[in-house]
This record gives sequence, structure tokens and C-alpha cells, in this order.
Amino acid sequence: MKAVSIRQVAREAGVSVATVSNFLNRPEVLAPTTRDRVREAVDTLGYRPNQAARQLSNGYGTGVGLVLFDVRNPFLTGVARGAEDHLHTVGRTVVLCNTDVDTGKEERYLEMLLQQQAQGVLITPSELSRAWVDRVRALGLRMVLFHNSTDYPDVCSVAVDDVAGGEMAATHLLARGHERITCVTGPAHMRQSVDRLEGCRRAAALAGRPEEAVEVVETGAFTLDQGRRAGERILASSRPTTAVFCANDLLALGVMQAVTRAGRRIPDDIAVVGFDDIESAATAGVPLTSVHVDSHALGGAAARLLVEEVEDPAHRHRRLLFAPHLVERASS
Amino acid sequence: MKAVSIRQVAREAGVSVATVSNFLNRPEVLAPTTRDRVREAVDTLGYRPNQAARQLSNGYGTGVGLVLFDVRNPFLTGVARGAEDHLHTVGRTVVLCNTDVDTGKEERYLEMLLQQQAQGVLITPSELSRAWVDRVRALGLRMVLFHNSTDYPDVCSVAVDDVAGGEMAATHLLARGHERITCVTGPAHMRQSVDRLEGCRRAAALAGRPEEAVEVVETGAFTLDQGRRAGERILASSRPTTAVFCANDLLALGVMQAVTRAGRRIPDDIAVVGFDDIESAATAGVPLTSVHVDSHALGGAAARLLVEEVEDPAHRHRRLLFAPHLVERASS
DNA sequence: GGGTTGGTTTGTAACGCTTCAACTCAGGTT
DNA sequence: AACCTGAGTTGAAGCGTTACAAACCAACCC
Repeated sequence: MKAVSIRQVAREAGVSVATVSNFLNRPEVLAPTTRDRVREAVDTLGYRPNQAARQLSNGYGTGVGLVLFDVRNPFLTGVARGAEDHLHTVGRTVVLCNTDVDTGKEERYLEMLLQQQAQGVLITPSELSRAWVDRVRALGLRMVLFHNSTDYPDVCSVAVDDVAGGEMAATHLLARGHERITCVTGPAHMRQSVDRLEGCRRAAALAGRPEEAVEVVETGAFTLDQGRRAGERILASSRPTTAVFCANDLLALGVMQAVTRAGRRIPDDIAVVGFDDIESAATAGVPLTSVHVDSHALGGAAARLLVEEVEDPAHRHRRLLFAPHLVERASS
Repeated sequence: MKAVSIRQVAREAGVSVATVSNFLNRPEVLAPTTRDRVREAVDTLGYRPNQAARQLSNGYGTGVGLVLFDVRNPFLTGVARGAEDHLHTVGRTVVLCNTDVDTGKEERYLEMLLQQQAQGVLITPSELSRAWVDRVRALGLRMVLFHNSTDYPDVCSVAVDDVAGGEMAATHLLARGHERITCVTGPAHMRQSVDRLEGCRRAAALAGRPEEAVEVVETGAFTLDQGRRAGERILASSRPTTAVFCANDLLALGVMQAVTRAGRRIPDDIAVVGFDDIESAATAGVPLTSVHVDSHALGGAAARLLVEEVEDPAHRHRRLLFAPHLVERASS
């Protein structure tokens, strides 16, 4: 089962190996008759160029590292699929790496990708910093970050516009006639909490509502359980609400459970809007209105940026911000 | 930014390249002092072996193809993660490929993996047949299938024991005192429908119930919408039911929506059990009892089988069947 | 007829590593 | 003193490709 080499093809076609190599890489330089002869030889022998040899000679391979916190995160799964789709069409190969936000693992993966002479990495950086960026740069790895930060103009990155998302959710609720909005956020130090809340406030301001029109309920984590508790707090509040915007779908589902359990109707008594549009949002008892992010497009865009960086010497680093959109369902 | 080669390390350490190569691959043959000298040279120079060169010389690479219908399928996402985890620990690299059940795409991916001299593939075959297996074999690609079939004893495969799963779901319901069970299946030609139903029937038989104790409701697809319709049909039935087992969670969630909408209570009036234990099962309005499959373990097992096939000449092909387990929640 | 041209083709030196037969040499045997 | 042993080391031949400079050659020009 010895693989066919370029030399055998050359012999079969009665030409030199250089000609076969040209056939593979620059067919247009060959005389038409030669081209046909080589093509035939390739077909009859079932020749398959050896990627390793190619890479050794070229100095770089076709691999691209996809370094993610965890593919199981549905958002990242979409990103992975989007990246793979595009990279495949441009002849690249995707090497999947899960870091679990562990800088050690991340480091080892980058090291491995370097040995493979990967063309670059699409990465959710575990610990982004100037030093980190510089170090990866120094390794000679090109990269595109999945990260929402304006601090690194010398790296390409793609991210979601959380402020815009929060704004569209709140605008939607206000347009439905709700006077005030209760915004359930995650931990205050997380960018998502901050930005989505800011979008919410901006919508209120734009609609001419006073600042108190947005009431904040902060939770300790973006979980179902925390959502349930937030829901109970909201119901027990002295100033009842008719509209709740949650910075994430799990929180929203939790709030809905609490509300339903208390015998209140959704959306009649209380309208709820989430963020992320996870699968559970659509399949919930009362399907949840949510801010949807096109993770597939995001992954594709990252892939495109990387390929551009590799192929275009005039490449300029840039940051792509993706606008989400609202998916209206029964909960609002 | 020229990469350091083995030759430079050899010079730095004052030894031959063969010795450095030995240091890398069989350190135990070196004299301790030499070993230290080489180690030091490697460190100071920051040497990183070139994977392509290694592969060219060895005749095979470190890559393993992970060829799936679609990583976005939550089950396959888990499989992917499980496979990656294990392959990483044994120094392999995962190449992600999505086929969308398109034999053309699948074919192209296998071709590509062959050029990369991948060690093998873990695959959800788009169209399994004797001919297909033989062809992939002929290409010289080792493989492990994610497929539930006993027809190919000459290939390793891993799958879920659907019969056992159906049985545990039904046993659970019967143990709760339900006299009869309505089993909502997907299309009758799909293996999952058949096997899960069979498990259900087996449980009834084992519990000494008559055959009519299991009533079948067939649907056209494993979707939420079909579940809703099945639910309506069940509610409208002349022979009311108190327990429903659905061959998949989406069907179960649909049934639950129909039941709740009709003002009946879960689990008081009707108990529901699903299959797959997708995320939405846990986050549903009434958390859904479901048959859980450890996709991570499945992926890991497939990876292990492949590695064994590569490394152990005495390897025997085999089929691994994974027993699922029931996750009891509020719906039953 | 000799010279030029430009389209084609080719010989061969890398690319960086592994492997294996061959070699070295200190220490032990006879 | 001649010989053997075995641990440690090494030179060089690949592995399959690419790319470059050189060679070839038919057609064309003076």
C-alpha cells in the first residue's frame, strides 16, 4: 500500500518531476499536450500529493488553529462551524483546540500549532493582555481574537455589539407600551453585564424616559438558578414591573419559571426578553423573545480576516463588531 | 524569524544531529552528560522540532480526522469534546470536518485527510454500506464509526444502547404506578424510533403488563412542532393516558407545551419522559426527566479505539455500546 | 546561416528530521 | 598483549516536494 510519489507520476508521464510539480502548482505554464499527459498519469496512478513534503518545502502548512474555551458552549460551536465552513472552501484545515480558559493548556496548544507551522489561530484568549499579544506575536503566529476590546489595534478581532443588543431589546419592550424596565444582569464586573445594561439605558434615554425607568437587578452568575432568584425578588418588589430584560437567556428562563410558578402570566402580566437566543429559548414553555447573535457569521468573519492577513501583504488589522438582532417570540 | 533547526542545536551542543534526534525520541540511550548538554542547547536556542519534517520522515502525522455531520448537533459537540480531550493527552491533533451528511463533502474530507497522512478518522458515516467501508479501507485510512450497527465486525464502532435507554425510561414510569404508557416515536424507519420503542415494550413485558399497555403515537420528525401535535392527539384520545415517553426531548417538550396549554398539570395529570437530555430539558418550565447519553465518554472511547488500532498490532476490531442513564426531574 | 527570442522543460539543491549500519573507545577477558 | 564487549555516538542516505537556474528548441529575424 505504498503511496504513489511524484517521481512515479513523472516516469509514467515521461516527464521530469519538476514538470509534474508545475502541473500541480502552475498548470498554466505547461504546454497543453504535456498537461494532458500528466493529468492522465496522475489519474491512472491515483496520485495524491504528500502534504508533509509540501509543507516542509514551503515552510508552512494548511492548518489553522481554532483555539476556544470550549466547543460545547453553543455560541462557540456556531463560531467553530462558521470558521470551518469558510476555511474549508479556501483549502485550509481546522485544528480544534479546547482550552477550558486554562492558560497552561492554551500555551501548550499554541506551541503545538507552532510546530505544525499552522498559518495562524482564531482564538478566545484566556487572559488577554499587552504582554500576551506580544508574546504570541513573537512566536510568529498570526491571530484573530474573539474578544470585545478596543485596546489592541494591532490585532484583528471580531466581537458582538452588546450595547446595540441591549438597546434593541429595551426598545422593543418600550415600544410595547411598558413604562419601566427591570434589567437583570450578571456579575457587575463582566463586560456583558455592563454593555447590555448600557444599551438598555440608552434605549430608555432615546425614548425620553427618566433614568429611573430602568431598574437594575444584579445577580451573581449567568445561571438558571440565579434567574429564578432574581424573578422571586422582582415579584416581591414593592414597585411591581411589567417588563424584564435579562442579560442572558438562562437568567430569563429562570425568571420565567419564578413568574409562572407564582401564578402570573407571561407575557400578559410580565413580559420577558433574553439575550443570546440559545436553543432553549425557542423550546421553552412560553417561547422566549431573545437577542440573537449570528455566531456562524462571526466565525466566518474571523476566518476571513486570518486568511486575508496571510495572503494579502497590504493587510490592515481591524476590529469587526457584529450587530445582533431581536427574535420576537411569545414572551413579550 | 527563521526557525531553529536540529542542526543548529547539534552545533550548539557539540554533538551530531543524530544525537539530538535521539535526545528527542529515545533520550534513554544517551549518556547522562550528553543528555544534559543537548537539553541545554535546546532550551537556550528555543528549539521546536518541525512537525512536517518529522512526518515526512516517519511516513505518518499526528492528525486524526473528526468527521461529523455537524458539530452544532449538541450530541456531536459532546462527542467532539470527548474525542479531543483524549487525543490531546496522547499527543494527537484533531482535524475538524463537517459533512452535513453530504457524501461529496465527506469524500473530499477523507481525501484531504489522506494527503495529510492522518492516523485515522472518527466518523459519522453519511451513507454506511459494505462498499463504503471497503473503499475507505482501500484508501488506507483507519476508522472508528459512530454508528449503531452490528453489520460490520471488521470495523470499530461506538454507539448508544437505545433499547436499554427506552427500557429504563419505561421502567421508571411503570414503577411510578402508571398503568399504561404512550410512546411517541419519530419516523418508523429510523433506528432510534424502533429501538427506543422496543426498549419501552420490553420494560412493559418485564413488568408483566399486556401488550396493549404500550400505545404508540408515530410522528413525522423529531421536532418540537411534531411533539406539540402528538400532544394534542394524545389529549384528544378516547383512552386518556397518564404517562408519555417520547423518543427524543424535542418531542417531549412539544408534548409538554400542548399539555400545559390545555390546562393539564405535569406531572400530576400526565408524566413525561424524554430522551437525549439536551440542555433545554433541564431548563424547561417543568424540568424534563430524560434519558441521558454521555456523549463525551462516547467520543473519548472512539478516540481510544482508534489510538489502540494505530499502536497495538494485536488490535481486534470491536463495537462498544454505551448504556445511557435516566436523569429524573420534575416532569415524572 | 548565425543569432535571438520566448515558451517549455529539466537537473538538482534545499527543506528538517529519522534511521541504521558503522565506528569509537573504555574496560574487561584470556 | 591481543581480543572482545557493549555502551555511546555519528555519517549519510533517504522521505516527497518546491523553486531556481540552466538547458532546450522551434520559430523568427537580419
